[in-house]
Amino acid sequence: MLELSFVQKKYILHWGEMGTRWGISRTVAQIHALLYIWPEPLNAEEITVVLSVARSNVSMSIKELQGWGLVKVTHVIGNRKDHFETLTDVWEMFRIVMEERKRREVDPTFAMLEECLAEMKKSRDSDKYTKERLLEMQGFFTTANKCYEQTRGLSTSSFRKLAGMGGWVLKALKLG
Amino acid sequence: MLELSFVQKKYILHWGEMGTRWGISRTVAQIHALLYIWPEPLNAEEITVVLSVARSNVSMSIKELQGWGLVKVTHVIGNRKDHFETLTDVWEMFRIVMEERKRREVDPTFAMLEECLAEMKKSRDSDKYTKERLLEMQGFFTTANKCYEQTRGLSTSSFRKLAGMGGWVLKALKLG
DNA sequence: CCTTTATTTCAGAATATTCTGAAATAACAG
DNA sequence: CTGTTATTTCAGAATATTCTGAAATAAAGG
Repeated sequence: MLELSFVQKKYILHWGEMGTRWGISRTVAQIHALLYIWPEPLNAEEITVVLSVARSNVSMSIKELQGWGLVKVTHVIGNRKDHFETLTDVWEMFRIVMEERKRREVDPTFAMLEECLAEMKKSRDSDKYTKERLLEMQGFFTTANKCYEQTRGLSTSSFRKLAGMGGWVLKALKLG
Repeated sequence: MLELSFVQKKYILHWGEMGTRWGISRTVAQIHALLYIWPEPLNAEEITVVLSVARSNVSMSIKELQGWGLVKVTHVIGNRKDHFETLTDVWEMFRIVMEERKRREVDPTFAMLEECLAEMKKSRDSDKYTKERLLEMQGFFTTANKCYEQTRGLSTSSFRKLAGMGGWVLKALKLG
C-alpha cells in the first residue's frame, strides 16, 4: 500500500510550509508536491490516505490546483476513479503560476492605478506628490511587464541557455 | 489634521488587499502604502489615527517593515517622536523584497533539496523517480538563481533601458 | 429503475493569524 | 528623582482561513 519515504515526507511538508508563505493553503501545496514526486497519477482516495486529510479537502484542493492549471485529470484503465497528475517541467509550472498571478494580482493593480489617476484628473486633485508616486508605481509595473513579456514564452531549454551565459544583461545593454 | 483623499484611501486599501494575497498582513501593507504616498515622514500616532488601527499594531507592523528593510526612522526637528518613511524608488523596493524572500524562502528550499538528495544517497534510497524530480527542481532553482544574480544589481535606469529594448532576450541568445 | 461507487458541496468546527488594550518598559525634561 | 511622554510587549479577543464530516448530487453498472 502506497506509503511515503522519509525524503518524500520531508519534501511534501516543506512545500506545504512554503505554500502558506505565499498565500497557498497547506493542503493545496502538499497535494501538488505529492503529485510532483509520485511516478503515477493518484486518485483522491489515495491522496486522502497518504496526506491524512479529509476527502472533501482533497476534492476542493484539487479544484483549486485545476483552477491554476497545474493539475490534470487522467484515467487508469480498469479504474473509473479520476486520477490526477501534475507537470514534470518545473519551468513550465513556474510560467503558469506567474501568468496566473499576473492575471489575478498585477492586472487588477494596474487597473486600480489607472482608475486612481483618472479620478485625480477628473476631480482636479491638486495633490502633486501622490500623483507623482502613483505615476512612478505605474511606470514600474509597465516596465516590469515589458520584461515579463520578453521572457514569458521562453522554453525550458532557452531559459537554461540564457542562465548559463555569463553577463548577458550587460551584453544586451551594450547592444541597445 | 492629516486626512486621506479618496484616491489615497483607494490606493492604501488595494495595497492592503494585495498584501494579504502574498502573505503580508493587511496593516503592514497599508502602512507601507501610506508612507509611500505621503510626502513627509509620519509618526506612529499619525498612522494609528489615519488607518484606524491600534497603536500597538502600528508598532509591530513598523518593526516588520523595518525587518524587511523597507522603512527607516527619521526625526523631525522640535519633535522627539520617531518618524517613519519608506523608499520612493519602486525598483529598489522590489529589489529589497526579492532579496529578502530569496533569503527567507528560496535559500531554505535549496537547503532542503540538498538535504533530501544527501539523505537519499546515504540511505541508498532506490527511488529513481523521486530523485529525478528533486534533481529537476534543484536544477530549476539553480538556473533561476543565476538569472536573478544577473539582474539583482541593476539600477533603476538600466532596468528601464533593458525593458525598453525590444527582443533583447533573443539578441542575447544569439550572442550566446 | 435501483444499487453501489465516486464526487462535490457547504455549514460549522478547528486552527492560524491578526489585532487590540492594558500593562510594562524606556526615554526624556525638569 | 519624579512626572510626563513615547514605545514595546504580550495575553487573549476578534477575525480570517482552512479543514472536516455529513448530506446531497452525480455517474456507472446491472
